Amino acid sequence: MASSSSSGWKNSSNKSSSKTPCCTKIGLKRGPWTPDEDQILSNYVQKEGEGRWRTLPKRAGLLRCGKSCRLRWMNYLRPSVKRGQIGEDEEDLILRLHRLLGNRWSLIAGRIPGRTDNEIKNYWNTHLSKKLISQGIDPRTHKPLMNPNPNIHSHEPPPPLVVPTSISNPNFIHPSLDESSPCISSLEMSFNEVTEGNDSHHEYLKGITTLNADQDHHNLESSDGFIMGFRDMEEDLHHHTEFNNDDVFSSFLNSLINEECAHQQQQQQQQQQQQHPTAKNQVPLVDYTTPVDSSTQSFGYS
DNA sequence: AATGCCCCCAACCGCTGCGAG
DNA sequence: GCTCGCAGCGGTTGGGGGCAT
Repeated sequence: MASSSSSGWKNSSNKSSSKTPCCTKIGLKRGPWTPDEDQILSNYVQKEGEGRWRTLPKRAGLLRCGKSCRLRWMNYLRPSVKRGQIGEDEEDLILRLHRLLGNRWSLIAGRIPGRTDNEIKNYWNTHLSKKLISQGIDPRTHKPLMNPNPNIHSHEPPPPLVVPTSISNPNFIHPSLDESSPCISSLEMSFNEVTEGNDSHHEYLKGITTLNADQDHHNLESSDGFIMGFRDMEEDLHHHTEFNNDDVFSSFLNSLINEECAHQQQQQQQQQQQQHPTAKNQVPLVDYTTPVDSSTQSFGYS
């Protein structure tokens, strides 16, 4: 780990003179943390607890700004922080959560024990987004990348794009596109379950189906209309429900993740059987350009 | 061995949301 | 209702290490 001090880090007397970084105060240290600083911070937080970051450096005797201390503790020193490689299961979870939540790293991190938002954000930017792109998937939308062919208005179907499903299922991204999709009903069911007895859920479902009305707008211009829908839902939940809101949203999210996971597995099995009725234990492939029968395909690709 | 390039990730910055006064 | 201060979040940066030439 790079915790040694380095004279080369961003200079506090730097670039934008009009902007005022939080630690411009003379004498405050910036850049990589030293083992000594780590020790001081760690000891102090374990003794006094987290919080009051602004005044913590002074109380602890550190020449750092509060933000820097908080970040160091949260991303590195906290005992619960898990070090090491992100596993396949974690990677899969990140992908699914990102598809549901977008770049809400702290929310995603909150559902992956021991991982920090910074770590997940970095992992996404350096590994997963590239992985998706290499598979012809837009990491922002989780949909197949736009056909670079300038003949965009052609009614010809795009060339076949075959991607292993082990990484993710981009078909899921916009259940809002098809009101008849089982995905909408699973959303509805899931949400009914977690908000039973509360009228507010109708608002969210209305929100989801409203997205259908201008699906093209959301697909092309906003490109994360579905995610925005979720954001609205979450915000509304937090504003209106009489329950423990975090628990409600957490349950809702769990149900979505589980639904998707189950659908993915079911879909893979069906496709395996259709394409290779006798083959077993092969990596399933999905042809995104093939029209999907809604009776057998849960997440219709548009 | 020396040099250049690329990638990773720790740490920074600016912005936003929220609570207190 | 307004202002202020703080905590937290997401986007961005750039040092350093690894790899290729």
